[in-house]
Amino acid sequence: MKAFVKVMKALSDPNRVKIIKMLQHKAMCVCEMREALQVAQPTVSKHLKLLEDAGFVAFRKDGTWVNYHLTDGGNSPYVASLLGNLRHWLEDDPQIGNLIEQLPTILRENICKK
Amino acid sequence: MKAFVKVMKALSDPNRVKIIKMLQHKAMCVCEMREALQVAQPTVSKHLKLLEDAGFVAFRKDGTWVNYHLTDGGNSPYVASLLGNLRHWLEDDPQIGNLIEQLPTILRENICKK
DNA sequence: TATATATATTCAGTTTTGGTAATATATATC
DNA sequence: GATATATATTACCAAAACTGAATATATATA
Repeated sequence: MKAFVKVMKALSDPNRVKIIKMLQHKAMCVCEMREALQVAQPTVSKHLKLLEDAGFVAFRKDGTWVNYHLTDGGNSPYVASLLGNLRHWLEDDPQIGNLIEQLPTILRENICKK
Repeated sequence: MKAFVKVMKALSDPNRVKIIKMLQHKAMCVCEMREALQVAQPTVSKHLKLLEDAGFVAFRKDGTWVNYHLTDGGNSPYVASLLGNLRHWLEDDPQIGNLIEQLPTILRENICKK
């Protein structure tokens, strides 16, 4: 029950849903997500920690960058099912549409390290 | 997006999940749920309103009683999918198990109208 | 070693949520 | 109409959640 509620809570915030939808297209670092979502960096880190605890995302470090990616949901049937559904769910949502559209223009080279 | 988040929020509370799992077995009135969950009556009413807004439950009035039942999720693909999954999800959860076990002993005749 | 950058953590402020007591509403019955 | 009962609504409180500023940590590089 606790695990189930944790998974549902993870999907109860628009920014976290947006993160998942973005990661369907490519792995991203924190600063790229920060730029895409237009929120402060700690806000992104916090959401990512929550998504990680629930089992939705994992990361690989690459120097100072931390690249987050979706998991396969292997550790939770709830996550596995929802990640599957989320491949088609919200595909025609306007907010998500705009977000995904601008994704190719958001590159860490242009955002950070200035 | 708003609708999706509303559905996820509806499942983000243990008592609301318990209500759905109970309603899988039989339609119930508010006082029966109140007894099963051991919370105050307004708390149950509030949870039910939230579940109704999200599309999980509906009700039929029968005198002073209001009998709540699960919907078929016809108004929301998210609800339909989750209600389907919830038929098997949490079936072996201890809390849910205890709750369902005691369900046959909870009858409105014995609880209210005293 | 010193500096710069990407990310995580801590802290504080505001909003939302889950809970109950008190009250209002609706229906049945006398 | 008066009374009783089931439910909904309102008002309020404590706990949790979302946010960003400030700070700490980690890694790369000069």
